[in-house]
Amino acid sequence: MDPERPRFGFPKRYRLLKRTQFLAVQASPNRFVSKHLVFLFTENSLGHVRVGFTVSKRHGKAVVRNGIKRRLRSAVRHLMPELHELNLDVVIIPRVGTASRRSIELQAEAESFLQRMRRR
RNA sequence: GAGGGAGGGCGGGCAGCCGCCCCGAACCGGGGAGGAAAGUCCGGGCUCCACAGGGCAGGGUGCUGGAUAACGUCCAGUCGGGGAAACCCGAAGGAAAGUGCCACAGAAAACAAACCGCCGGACCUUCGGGUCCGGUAAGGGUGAAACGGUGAGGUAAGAGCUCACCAGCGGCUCGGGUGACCGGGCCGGCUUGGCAAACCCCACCCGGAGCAAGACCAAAUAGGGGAGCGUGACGAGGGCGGCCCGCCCCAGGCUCCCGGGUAGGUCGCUCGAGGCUCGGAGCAAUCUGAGUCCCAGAGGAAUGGUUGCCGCCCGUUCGCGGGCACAGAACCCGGCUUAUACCCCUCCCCCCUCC
RNA sequence: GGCCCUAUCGUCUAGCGGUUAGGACGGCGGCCUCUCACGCCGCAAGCUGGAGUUCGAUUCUCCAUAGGGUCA
Repeated sequence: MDPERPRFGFPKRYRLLKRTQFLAVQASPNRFVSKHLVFLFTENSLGHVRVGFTVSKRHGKAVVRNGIKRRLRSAVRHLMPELHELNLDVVIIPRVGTASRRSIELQAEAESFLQRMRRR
């Protein structure tokens, strides 16, 4: 494992970076749905978690979609100390209405996903 | 003080905590969204493809001069239109090269012609007028638009038929201007509709595609070419031969090499028609000299999340609550167009009041 | 990110600068039938928005908006 454990950081090695990686996660049947977010996930063998976001054009124009991604990223990185040792690839897809939600609300939903995964 | 016109600036500020992307000998330092980054409507650089030259087709532009790498952009002017003015708007060449169109109405929509009329003559007449022939285009009415306008002469009635002035056209000419054009003089025939963002003519410009361009490295799998080794044992195919034997070719196997090329990776990728300061030329657009600075380069895509204070705006039960535009780089530049809260600055016009 | 295309009743579509903007399906009303369907007759409803050219624009030009296609 990494000698320096991440605290609240969210560097590239904890992210999904390729279209094929996203497609692999989306092909799996595992999902968890909260009020504003959909979590798709599949197991990996890396010893840590990887997270990616998919924000479709349905949410609005570029400035709105960027805002959603930034708040999602902030929500996830604040959970990284607990989240990072899950052996999962996760794709988080916002549902309609996410644009008006604050970062702290999205973080709470991600936390409920985290609790669910820990019980598995 | 009220209203209006032209142009420009800004695009909330400071601090704490936690983060992200890129660069650099790297737990530290440096940099990190816009005036529109947007729409993709034009133009250029760059890259690949095509190409002797010229023409045709197709597309674009369209007053003049200038600026520029280039433009459909910009600047300065000309003319036309709007406005009381400041000022604004204009795809603004050619309609006496040709073709076409001009609905409805109207007699007639561009060749000239004549419905109601007006006038003269002949004939008829129930004395109201009618028919025919000829002259005419002043008046009526239609239309978006009707073949110059006003006045006088002239006439049977009229008419550029004649004359004066005006408008317009053509030619010659003088002055000013680089030019578009402007101002003036003389002469002529007397008068010519609109539409070219209809076809078209004329002048000028344009090869095509686009960084998902393109260049390099290069798995796995399939297939191509070549070399070597080996098999050809039953049997099949081809060649030598009429047939057999025999020999050769071919086929399957293994090893190696070569080339194309997919996934993937690297480059292209940011120093540039660059920014800032001070000068110089020019009315200006812009050009130019010196000094100085390095200022995003990702690739499921960073430039943020959160808290506090202050500043505006709205609401307020005076505790506070809510809001702060339009909008997010993707090869790079020059323009155009569109979106944009609050606030600030400069100049100009007109009106009112006061000095 | 680049390059293209389209826009006409609720839907699918015609439309030579002057049209009452035409048709089909659907809708509504009526006739027919014991009733429904079929059939017949009738009605309502439309040019994406803004400028410009023209006497006149759904049509021509420009700008915008909204959809859609295509290239890894």
